[in-house]
Amino acid sequence: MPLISPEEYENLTPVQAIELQQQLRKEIRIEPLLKPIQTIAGADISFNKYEETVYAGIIVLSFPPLQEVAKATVISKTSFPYIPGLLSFREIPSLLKAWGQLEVKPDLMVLDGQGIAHPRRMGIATHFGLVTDTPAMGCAKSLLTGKFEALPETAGSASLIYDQEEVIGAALRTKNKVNPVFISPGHRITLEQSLAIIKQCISGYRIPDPTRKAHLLVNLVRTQNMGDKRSTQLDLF
DNA sequence: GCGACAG
DNA sequence: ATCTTGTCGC
Repeated sequence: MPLISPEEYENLTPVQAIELQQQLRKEIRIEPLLKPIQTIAGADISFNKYEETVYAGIIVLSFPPLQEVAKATVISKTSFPYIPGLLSFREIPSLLKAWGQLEVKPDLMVLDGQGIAHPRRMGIATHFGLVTDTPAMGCAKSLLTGKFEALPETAGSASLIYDQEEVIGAALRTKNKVNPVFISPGHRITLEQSLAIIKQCISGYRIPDPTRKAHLLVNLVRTQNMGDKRSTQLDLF
């Protein structure tokens, strides 16, 4: 609904960003997926510390096979700093550019961060799902807000994340004796469906395939780009 | 006032 | 998030 151009996100102040989150919050729809998904995508950002250049990427996989079917990467700039609770304002602009270049739009997006497991229920997955009107869920490596009961050490076990009395997500052990990942629905999907689907995306690593492949993709683009710059600079001498 | 705090 | 080598454990 909020048709804001990628550039406009950059100029928001933290206070304005929070106001936008409170406005967007009214549009969140945590409801069942309408149909079984055939494709699932991972999205991530990579960057060098202290630099404004960000490398964003989205990779679409077939589901359940998890074979790559499409991908898009973009190199852009960000001036919005990382502020806990406002991550989406830093990462969404570049992700939207990659989204626009995607030849195949996925049935479900998996973002590296929270969905509704957020102080204002507006994690990056929820925000992205809303602005693209696409089912989206969050898969984070650490918790932003909420509490959960300790869960068994065995892979597959999960424990609900609560904010007071409200269930906002689940901690999921994807591998034996390894820290859990934090799953939460973002938009147009339920927590139960998010969990069921992400469990089918685990292939031996802590991080589920969509997010893991997206992370590898953007890191590759970043390091390759670093190598290019270095060689062109050296060529000047 | 103090602690917590996605990437 | 990124910078980094080896190292402890399944």
